[in-house]
Amino acid sequence: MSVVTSSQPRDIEAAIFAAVDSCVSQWGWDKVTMDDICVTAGVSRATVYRLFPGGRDVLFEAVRLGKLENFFTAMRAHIEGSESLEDLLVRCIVVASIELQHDEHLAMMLATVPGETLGDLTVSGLGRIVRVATAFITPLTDEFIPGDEAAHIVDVMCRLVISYYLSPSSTIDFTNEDAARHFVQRFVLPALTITTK
Amino acid sequence: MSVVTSSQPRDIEAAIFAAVDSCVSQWGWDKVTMDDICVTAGVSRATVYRLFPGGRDVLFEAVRLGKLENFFTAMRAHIEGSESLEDLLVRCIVVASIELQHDEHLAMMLATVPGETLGDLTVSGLGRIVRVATAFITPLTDEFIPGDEAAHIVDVMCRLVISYYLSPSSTIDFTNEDAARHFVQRFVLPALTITTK
DNA sequence: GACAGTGAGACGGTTTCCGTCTTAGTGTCT
DNA sequence: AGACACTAAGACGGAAACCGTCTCACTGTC
Repeated sequence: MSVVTSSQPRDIEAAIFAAVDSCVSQWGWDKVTMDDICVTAGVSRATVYRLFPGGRDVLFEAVRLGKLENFFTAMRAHIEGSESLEDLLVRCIVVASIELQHDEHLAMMLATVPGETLGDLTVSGLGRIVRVATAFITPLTDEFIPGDEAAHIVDVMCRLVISYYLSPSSTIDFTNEDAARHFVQRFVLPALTITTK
Repeated sequence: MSVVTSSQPRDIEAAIFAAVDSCVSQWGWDKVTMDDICVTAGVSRATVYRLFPGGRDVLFEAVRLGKLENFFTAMRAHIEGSESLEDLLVRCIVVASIELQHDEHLAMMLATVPGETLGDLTVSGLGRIVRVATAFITPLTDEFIPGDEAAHIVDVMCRLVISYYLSPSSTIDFTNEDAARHFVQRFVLPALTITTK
C-alpha cells in the first residue's frame, strides 16, 4: 500500500482540486460545471466521477474539507508554542481574521453548503466550522484550561471572528494584534470560570 | 418604498447595460443568464425583452455596438487635431492599444459574436471592427489622403493593432508612442501610393 | 496476456434557461 | 374619474445545458 506505483492517482486528485480552486475563483460556486472542472484539470469526466463517487456534491465536499484542514493546520502552526492562553487566543483571532480577509473564497469554501450564499453563513455553515475548529484548537489549550471550558471559548471565538469578518466593525479590527489582545483581555479572559493555570 | 418617479426608459436601458457590464465582468459571457442581468439591473424580465426584442442576442449585440461606439468616439476625441497623417496614425495605434490592454473585456465585447472565444477574433469578429473603425476614422484622414487610400490604411492598421494585442511582440510595443511612430514611419507612410498633402 | 487506470463519448433524467404571454399594480395625463 | 403607458411578477412550453452512469478503446505495467 505504501508502495507508490508509477501512475500516481494523487497527482490527478491534486489536479482536480486545483481545477476546482481555479474554476471557483473564476466563476464562483454556482456557475461552475463539472465539465469546466474536467477541462481545467485536463482530465476525463469518468476519472473525476471515479475518484469522487457521488459527483459534484462529494467532490465539493472533499474540497471544502481539504480547505478546512489546510486552514486549521496552518493556523495551528502559527499558534503552537504560545506561552499563555491570552497569547494563544490572540494569535488565533489575528491569524484567522487575516487569512479570511486575504482569501475571499476561503470563507465561502469553508462554510457554505453548495448553493448557499455567504450571508447564510452565520445560520447553517457555522456549525461545522465550530466543530472543526474545536477539534483542532482545543488540544492546544490543554495546558491552560480544561477541555470543556476550551470548547466553550472556541465556540464563542469562532462566532466572533466570523461575525467581524462578515460585517467589520469600526471599533475593533481583529486583524490587528493589539486590538485583538485588548479584546481578549477585556471580554474573554475575565469570563473564564476557572483561573488559568 | 423605492418610488421611481417619472421612470424614463433611458434610465432602465442604462441600468440594463450596466448590469450586462457588471455580470459579464463577474462571470464572463458564457456564464451570464438573462435572469442574472434582470436581477442585477433590478428590472423585470418582461422589461428587458420589451426593450430588446429578440432577447439575449439582440441585447448583447446592442451592448457590443454601444461599446464599439464609445470606443471609437473616445478615440476620435484623442486623435482630433492631428496635424499630420503620421501623428494621426500614431495616436490611433497608441490609444487603441492602450485601451484594449486596459479593459480586457473590451476586446471580447467589441469583436466576438456570442459563443465565440477571443482566439477566433482574427477570423470572424475582425470584419466588423474594421468596418466600424473605417467609418469613424476615415473622415479624419480626409485632409491628408483620399478616402479609398484611407480605408486601405485603416484596414491594415486594425489588423496590426489587434494582432499585436492578442499576441504581443518583444520587438514592438504599440502602447509606446515612440515605437508606434517608428513603425508608422518605417512601414506605413512609405507604402502610400500618393504623397501626403 | 492479464490488469489497472484513463480518455472519450453516448445515454436518459433532471434542471436550468430562454422567450413569450398574461395579469395586476402604479404613476401620468386629459 | 377614466384612459393610458409602463413595469413587476410569474406561469408556461420548448430548447439547451448539465449531471451521473455506463460502455468501449487505449496505454503502460506486471
